Amino acid sequence: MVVPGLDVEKNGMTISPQIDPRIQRTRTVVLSHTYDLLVKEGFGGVSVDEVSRRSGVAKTTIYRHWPTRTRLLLDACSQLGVAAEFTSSGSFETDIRSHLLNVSERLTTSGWAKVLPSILDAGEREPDVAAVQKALQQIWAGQVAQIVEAATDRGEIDARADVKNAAALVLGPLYYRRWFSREPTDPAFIEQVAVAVCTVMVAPSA
Amino acid sequence: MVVPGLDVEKNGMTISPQIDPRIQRTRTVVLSHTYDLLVKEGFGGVSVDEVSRRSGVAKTTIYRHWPTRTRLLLDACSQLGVAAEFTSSGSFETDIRSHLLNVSERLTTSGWAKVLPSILDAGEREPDVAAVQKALQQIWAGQVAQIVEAATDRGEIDARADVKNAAALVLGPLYYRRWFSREPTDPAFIEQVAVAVCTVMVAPSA
DNA sequence: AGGCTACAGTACGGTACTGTAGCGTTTATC
DNA sequence: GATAAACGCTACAGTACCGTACTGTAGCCT
Repeated sequence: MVVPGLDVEKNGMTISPQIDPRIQRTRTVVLSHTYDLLVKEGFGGVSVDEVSRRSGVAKTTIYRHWPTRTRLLLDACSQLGVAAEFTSSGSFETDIRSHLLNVSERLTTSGWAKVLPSILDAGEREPDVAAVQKALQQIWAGQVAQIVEAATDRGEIDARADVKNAAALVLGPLYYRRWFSREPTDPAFIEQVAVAVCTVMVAPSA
Repeated sequence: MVVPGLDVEKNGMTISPQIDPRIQRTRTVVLSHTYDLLVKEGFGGVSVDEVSRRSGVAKTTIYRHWPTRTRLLLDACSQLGVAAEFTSSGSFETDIRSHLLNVSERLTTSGWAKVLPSILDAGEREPDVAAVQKALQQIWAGQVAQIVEAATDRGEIDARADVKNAAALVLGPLYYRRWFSREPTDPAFIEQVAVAVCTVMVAPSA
């Protein structure tokens, strides 16, 4: 978002003064309610009118901050990706297992799990949405990549294994369960996925 | 669909006379155009008005055949699942490989690949849609199950392997590539998925 | 031939949404 | 305290959609 009149030219250098608290408040309140509605109704179910009703912020004010409905939604979507800190346990297998559990739980609890199909859908037709989805996707795939990289540094990874496919092998089955077959993930399933991933990725040394 | 006045009570037994060709025509034409629009615009992008415009069938006529927009869409969705004939090659590994290739190609070419996210999205909120999605899902998972069953009969499958998870391991990575990471599937990727599935499922006999 | 049925066309009522215009009011900020 | 910016409110134009009522026409079936 570009807020005109915020950056001020002064003495030859642009300084950013304190943001007007009214602007600050409007932006956070509107984005927060947009996010809630997004989770509840999906990408196509969010209207500016409804956001205005729920947030108590006038529709005209919303349009003063975001030029169009889509831009507001994209802004709200950007807050979905939360990059978590990663520290390896020292074992690829352990890292994968814990990551599988981690993702599996977030798939059942977190809000974005409900929204994502609508984002995928919109991304099939609107390039802007596809771009945001791609950014989010890279965050999540990046977490898997971190695990693989750490293991590669330790020499755990099979040289023949294609690292770029790891994310698909790890996340694919989980996503499948959540959105396609709609079955809950039990520990036995997680275990089988972990075994499948490790047999493909880990070097057959010791 | 129930078409009132079609089944006739006669001599104590219900007979189904020839279907009025006008009805036949309307149903096929409307469903066909609904399907096209569905593929192009997604579940949420189909309006009865637009179907009427494209098909040349009056909107009132459409409402005579389908009581509501959703029912029309569900009817059109039901035509997505095409059960193919399956004959095993005699080897689990070969069957899996060819199925992976088969699905992978249909994911890039066929129409339903574009529609599915919108169906998933609608299914998150509307139970009717979720039911149709589940039916389609079971068809596709069933194809994997057939492969596993044939291999089980030949004693190829590891007794410890959980057969119910096979579909997730096979289809999950492919779906991930198509809808989440939007990367094309290359042969090397297919191969890696095949290896992962087989090492988990196949009995370590020979 | 005649009746019945499906159909086309038009016109609605009602709702919801996007985005804009104008005007008065509050509230930071200097 | 003054000024300018941000805000709320109402109203509006324009569009699109769902689902229905009504009138007249074309086509099927016996």
